[in-house]
Amino acid sequence: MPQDLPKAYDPAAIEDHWAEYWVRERIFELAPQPAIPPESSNVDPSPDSAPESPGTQPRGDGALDGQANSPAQRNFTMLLPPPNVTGRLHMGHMLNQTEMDILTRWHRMSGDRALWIPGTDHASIATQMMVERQLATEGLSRHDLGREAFVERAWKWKQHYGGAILEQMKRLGVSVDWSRLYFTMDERLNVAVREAFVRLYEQGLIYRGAYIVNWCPRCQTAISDLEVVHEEQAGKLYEFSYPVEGEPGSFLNIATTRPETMLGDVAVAVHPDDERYTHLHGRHLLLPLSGGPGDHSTNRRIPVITDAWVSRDFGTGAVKVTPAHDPNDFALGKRHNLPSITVLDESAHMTAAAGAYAGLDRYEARARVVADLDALGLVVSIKDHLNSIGKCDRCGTVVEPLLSTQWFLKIQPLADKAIQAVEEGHIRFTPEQYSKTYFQWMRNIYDWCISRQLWWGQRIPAWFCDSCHEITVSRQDPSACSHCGSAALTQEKDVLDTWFSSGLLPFTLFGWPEHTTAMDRLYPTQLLITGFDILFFWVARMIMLSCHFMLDVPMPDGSARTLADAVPFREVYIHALVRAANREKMSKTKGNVIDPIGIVERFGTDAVRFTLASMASPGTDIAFSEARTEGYRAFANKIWNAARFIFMNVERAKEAGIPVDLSELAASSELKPGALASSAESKPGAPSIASSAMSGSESAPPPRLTSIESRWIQSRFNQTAADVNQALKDYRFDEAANLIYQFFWGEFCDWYLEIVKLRLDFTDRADKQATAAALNTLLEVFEAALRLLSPFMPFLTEEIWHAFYNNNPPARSIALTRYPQPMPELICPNIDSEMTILQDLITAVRTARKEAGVEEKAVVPILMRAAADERELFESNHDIISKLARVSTLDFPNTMPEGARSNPSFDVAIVYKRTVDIPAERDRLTKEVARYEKEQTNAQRQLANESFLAKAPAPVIEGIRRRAAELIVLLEKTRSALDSLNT
RNA sequence: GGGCGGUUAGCUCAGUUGGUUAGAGCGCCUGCCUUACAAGCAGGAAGUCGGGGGUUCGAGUCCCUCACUGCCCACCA
Repeated sequence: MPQDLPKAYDPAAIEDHWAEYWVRERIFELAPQPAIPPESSNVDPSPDSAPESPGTQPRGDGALDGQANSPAQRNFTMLLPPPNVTGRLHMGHMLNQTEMDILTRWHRMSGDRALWIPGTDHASIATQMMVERQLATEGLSRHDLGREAFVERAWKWKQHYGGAILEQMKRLGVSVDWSRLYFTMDERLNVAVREAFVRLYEQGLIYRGAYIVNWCPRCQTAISDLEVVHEEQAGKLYEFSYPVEGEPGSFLNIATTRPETMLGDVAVAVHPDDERYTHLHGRHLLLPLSGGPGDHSTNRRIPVITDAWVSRDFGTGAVKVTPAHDPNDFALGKRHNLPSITVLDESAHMTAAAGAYAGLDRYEARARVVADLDALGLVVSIKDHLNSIGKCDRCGTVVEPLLSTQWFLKIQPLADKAIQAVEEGHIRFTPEQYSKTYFQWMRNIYDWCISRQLWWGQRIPAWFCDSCHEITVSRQDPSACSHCGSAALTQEKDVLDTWFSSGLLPFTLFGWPEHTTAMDRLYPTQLLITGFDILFFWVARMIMLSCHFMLDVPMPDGSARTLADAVPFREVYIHALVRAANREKMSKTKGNVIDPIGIVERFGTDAVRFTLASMASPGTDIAFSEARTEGYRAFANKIWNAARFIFMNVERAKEAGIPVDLSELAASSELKPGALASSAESKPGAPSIASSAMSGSESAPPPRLTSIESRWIQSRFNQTAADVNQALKDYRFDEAANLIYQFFWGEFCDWYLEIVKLRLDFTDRADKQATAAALNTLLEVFEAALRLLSPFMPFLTEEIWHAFYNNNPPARSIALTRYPQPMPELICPNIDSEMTILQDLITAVRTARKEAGVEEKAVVPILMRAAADERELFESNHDIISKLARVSTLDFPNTMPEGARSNPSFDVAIVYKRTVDIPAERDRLTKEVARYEKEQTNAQRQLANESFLAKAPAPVIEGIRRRAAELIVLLEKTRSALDSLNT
């Protein structure tokens, strides 16, 4: 082991190397393998029980590394939510990827066939924007290039910039299988997308029609409901008078927030029971300005209609009807067979139908309309009004509801299955509350507008016939109209919504529409981890589309697939939002975006990963804190230095002729897929490593694990391993991280290492076997702890682990070793509580020393009183007490001196000329008495309560009884200590 | 307008099915450069668990209510 590690951990010095190594050595690639026997029938729907897999299938080739394939192995397959090619890594990605990476590494190390598939999304609208922006710098628009050249340009853009985020991911050390990298516009995926479209069309689930859609005047395309972001905005509510036909001087007042659309009015609606307007039923109004501002005689006649949808309380109770520019009005128009007049065009300028206003921008037109109506005396009022305004998710332009012919996916049949899949528990959400959000959305779903008027994307495979005007939808480009046979065909110009293709990924990635062995092996995936922001965009759509299509794909054994196996994944874990330190949402406009790579460069990837993991408690947003990250960088440094300490002692051992053989230890960490429980790790009392390598003592019994600290650290390690495994099963990244942190720092370093220094005696007069035994346990626990930590801090642990094995490790990566599995027989509560008593004593002495003003380095005698068992414990561990509390002698006199500190297990006093601060000490004791008294009162009240005694469980009562007894003693001792101060 | 969260130490957050004395990190105070680590070690102070009511032998935890706060969904012109 190298001794020349730098004193302080420098992540920058090692991370690039390992990041590059993992990719170059293809550490995380899942080997392709032949078809395996059907395993779906016994697949556990949750990955929970995976690490307990009792499989016994040994590997045939004897090699340690590389991911083996064994029928006994469980799958752990996960898709990376494909980032947009336009994307740059942000903290949300990093959280998402950290969580996925921890779980993937954990599953891989637990013997599962772990596969995490990376890819990028073509992001049609976002990418097109980027390319258009680039063109703009050259003074060009996409129309200057034409469609074909533009698409070519977009591909070039993608080649050049689209990989940026992948490089950033590599820097983070994510353990994806890079050999399976995909792009959502890969040819094989394009084929699948087209197949899916055609099938849906043939099934009557895709239709084309003229409806009100959300139109972005800047992007010049329709967008789906989800792509519209609503914002509260201060606006105006205008009230105008429309003259009643044939009744000069008679008006009907209407209210609107969008005056410019009045030019497209085709009716005014009132509630049928609204008595204010009964006299106008069946009458007509003359739409002002419709004949031009100066010519009232040609104003359009529009009817007054009645409809129960109209709210009597809002505005005037009369609503103008503009079917071409409002979804409600559109519905109203349909019900009443009204025409629609489009007065706004695709760039939000007034059309010729707007007469004198043609060509004006929508807001100019609004101002003009209001002014002109005012001039006519038809403006009744203009009031402030808060209204919700829809903006384009991509570019922020105010969306225009526009009547437009688009392609839609009839969603209800798909939603029904998607609801059923979750209701029946085939898919489980964590945190559970998200299933409610999911249901609410699914149950109120609208048809999905899937066409986009863009050039970059998957073009809709539909052709219009110039002769018969019918539509031909086809898997292959048709040469003739399927209705009339004409060859005069024009392909639909629109492309598909990006989410259409990504919604198909869970099965298209495995080769659909072919029925492949990959599909048999890997579908469905086990888990999806994502933020709630794409719950509807992506998660819901994957569920709908996968259930729809996969139901038709037979199971590997040829039987029919049920919904339970048609789902795209079995579990969904929704993670939190990473916010800025002040809890604000990170946004470019606020300028508070934290660049993960910048933070990573400052603190190291591992520290940032650990920060995110430790703060990732389900359902709570993360306020990213640099202070926390600093703390975890310190943690990394702590481990680094623990390694230095250990390596140093291994060197000493060698010099002292105590050879260290790591081969057995290496064997115990071997990853045997599917054979986790059959452990080669050391048994109690028989450390597994180096025992056969004791110098010249081949017949000697192996050194035994008798020291309290060895047994304790083994106990604590195994308890920690058990808890960490459980926490990861529950997606409690925070708990898992905190458990490891507490173990490594609070127990292994703070206590165990300090104690073990006593045992690492390499002098000539030392008991070499004892030293070797201590060293063995030290190495064993440390090596196992590295593996435990490895999914959280892959870089640091990889570096130390290789150094541990002198760069000749038993596997190519620590990620290919076995995750520590708890050995219950090593968890020993008795040792734990003995150690706790020792720790309490040491702390009590330290505190007493501090209060008495004992110099840091001084060694003092202590006097104690304790029951026989404890006395034995203290005496037999005198060396530990001496070292850690700087104690010389330990005596048990008949009477204890004043100023002793009391504990249920012992009284202890230091022998030292007190320079104690009497008032402070009095203060402390007074508080202590008060605390004990309060506790005693509570305990006595409970013990006097018959109802409590009757109903509370026995252990609780017993605990309180015991405590009450302790309190009596403690109170007496503390009071007398206080008295002695007062005299 | 519906729906879902949050409120615990100065700050950021844990606290599992109600159960004995509510925890951690950072910050703060005190003392230490103790040969792995000053990115460290040791000791310490600090919380009426948002307010009120209820259920219970027992409530940070369950119920009701109020206050503040965040988010999602929604076609009220």
